[in-house]
Amino acid sequence: MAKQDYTEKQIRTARYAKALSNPARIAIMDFLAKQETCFFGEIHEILPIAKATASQHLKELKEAGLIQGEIIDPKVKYCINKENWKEAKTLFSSIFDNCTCKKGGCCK
Amino acid sequence: MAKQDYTEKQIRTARYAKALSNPARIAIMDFLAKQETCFFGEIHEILPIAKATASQHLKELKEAGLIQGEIIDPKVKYCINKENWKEAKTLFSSIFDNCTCKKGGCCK
DNA sequence: ATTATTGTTCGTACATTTGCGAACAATATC
DNA sequence: GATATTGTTCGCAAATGTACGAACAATAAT
Repeated sequence: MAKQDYTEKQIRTARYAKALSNPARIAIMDFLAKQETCFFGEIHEILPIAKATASQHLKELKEAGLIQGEIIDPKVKYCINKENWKEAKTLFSSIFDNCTCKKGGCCK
Repeated sequence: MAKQDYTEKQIRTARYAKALSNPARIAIMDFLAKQETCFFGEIHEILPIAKATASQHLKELKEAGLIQGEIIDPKVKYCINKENWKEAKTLFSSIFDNCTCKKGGCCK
């Protein structure tokens, strides 16, 4: 069998996984998912890192499409990008549910 | 509010996400989840990378606890670590389901 | 014993990630 | 205009990640 390229789905799944591959970013998504206030200041407050670093993590989540930012007053409000969040959920579900692990193949 | 440390749950979720943050590793899990043959050779065959690299990715998945290896003949058989795979699934479900996105908070 | 098969490990090279403080920009307030 | 508040961006350092070929180990077959 010839070497195959990765599918779009695999690439997108890996991309979302990468966005979530850091405790700070998981904490941010946790926080946003709970719908508490979501200004940068509040997010920064719950993270044990400098604001420069927090801003960087938010930027990565934004670039991955998981969140979006909006300027209000002098503050910045972040929120989950529902559409992509849903896609990520679906992609992960899909990979997890693929595991049949029954017919005595590889899995015991 | 004082800076809080990450929770164990957040750290474990990020750890699993990290293990899945590469297309090659997603492709491997996809392959294993489908219960096809799972000897190193077959896995390597579907990946567009050198065997040294494939071996490395398998090592990372193993260290993350998502798969386990077993030597058979001169071959090596890999399979999903069902217990941890399930934990990963639960952790991801948990973070995704946390999103209420309803009460007109951050999310629109 | 030599040879082939199957994977792992080693050494190397390069790119990316993570984190910080400091500097900066933009708006609001005095 | 000066000052404060809120975040972002810059520049740097250290650590990780990704990929490869070559060398290696272990077993099987000749």
